[in-house]
Amino acid sequence: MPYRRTENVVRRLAARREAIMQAAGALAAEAGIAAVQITPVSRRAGVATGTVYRYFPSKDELVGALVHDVAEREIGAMRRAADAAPGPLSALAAAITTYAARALGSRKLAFALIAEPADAADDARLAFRAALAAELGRRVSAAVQAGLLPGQDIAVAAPALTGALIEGLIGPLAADARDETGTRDAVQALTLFALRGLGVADARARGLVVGTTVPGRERGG
Amino acid sequence: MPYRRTENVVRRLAARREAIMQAAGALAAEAGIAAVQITPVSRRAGVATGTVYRYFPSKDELVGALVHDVAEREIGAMRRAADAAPGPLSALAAAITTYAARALGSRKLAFALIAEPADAADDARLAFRAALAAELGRRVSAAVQAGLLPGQDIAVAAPALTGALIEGLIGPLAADARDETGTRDAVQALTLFALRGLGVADARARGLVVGTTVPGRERGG
DNA sequence: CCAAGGCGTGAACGCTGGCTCACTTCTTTC
DNA sequence: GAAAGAAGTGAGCCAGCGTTCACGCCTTGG
Repeated sequence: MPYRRTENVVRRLAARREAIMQAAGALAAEAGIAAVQITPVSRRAGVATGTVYRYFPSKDELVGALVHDVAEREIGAMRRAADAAPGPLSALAAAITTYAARALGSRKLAFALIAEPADAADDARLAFRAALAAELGRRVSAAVQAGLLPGQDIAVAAPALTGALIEGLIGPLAADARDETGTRDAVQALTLFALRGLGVADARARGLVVGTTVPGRERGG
Repeated sequence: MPYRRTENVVRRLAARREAIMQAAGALAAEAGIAAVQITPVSRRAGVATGTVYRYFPSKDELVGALVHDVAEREIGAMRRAADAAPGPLSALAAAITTYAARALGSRKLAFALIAEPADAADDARLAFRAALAAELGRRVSAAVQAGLLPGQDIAVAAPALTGALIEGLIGPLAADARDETGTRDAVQALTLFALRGLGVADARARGLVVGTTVPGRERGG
């Protein structure tokens, strides 16, 4: 029975697989997920396009493996930092700062995968988000200047607020299919989160967070 | 000089343009931006594909116009609600609740445009986000159960927190190219925002928010 | 050194989807 | 009703990109 993979070959195969994933990661870091295309990846990894398919059954699986790796590494770092903290609250703080520090430090490496790519195609969506952030930022600024909120970096607060609103209610993570009261509760919870984040200590007591009625659509569809 | 557009024709043209944009919006609402393709849009609008190009020079412009419309409408609603409020803080609260209520009420209509589509292709990214949210949610739960945070709906808080972290630092809205101290400040500001949002009244006093050193990369690229 | 068979290759295939254009149809003006 | 030209049409073109496959090379076991 001729040919059985020797230890050396196994290593070489693993190295190639690794090279392919590295190439994919580099491309993602430089130009977003959309830039992870088989031909560029293979060229960058120094192999032929067909070779990629010896290691990954499809492009989706390649990307999946890449994201999985990165996620494991990043979340692992958060977890380690949190577990080393003395209590639940500082664990939370440690997780957050770890995330934040790593996001900024290796932004292009790891986090291109969760952030929107700078794709020309969806400039439009970014414009919407930006407009939202701008509007909210103006309001926050006004409240700060009126002395109703603590001073803060609007360039951080406005996007963070926008992100919380998007992800908290309409993003893919948000649980949908809530009933009527569930909806009201969610809106309240999110509003509370947002206002507290901005520095309102007692939004409820001040009557800022109240029940909301979901308005009907203004335009058909 | 034969043929000059009569008033009636102008109206018909405007109506067609509107029909095309409505069709595009409906498709976006039902299946995400990726589903806004010329052929389906034209079919839905009851015109030929070529006709679409009589009204919009390219698909990107069509999508752009659509998003612009929606953004104007939604942000307009926020602004009106805010302007009707008695003070800056309740203006802010009004803007947020208006956003939230509309997002939930007409989610499929308007906000499919800023949320990620349920595209099968980028399942991977969602997985990352979901893992992040799960990890953070666990930590928040632990802190709540330890009595260190006020009770809250984790299903809202975790995604909101995740969104704030993503958009606040690595999203396309976040100002990049910060210097070293700017980075530290941003991390601090975001951590403060996040912890306050979760209900920590005095994160700074408790020593939870401290200076951070951005760690080096753990893996090349 | 030979047989066996995995591994590497890259040109080519096929599908998808944006866009065009030669042609028809409709509208206005005279 | 005829000329002029705008508006509508949709089959087809073209580019990008994921995927395949027939072939040659290399490694292994005998």
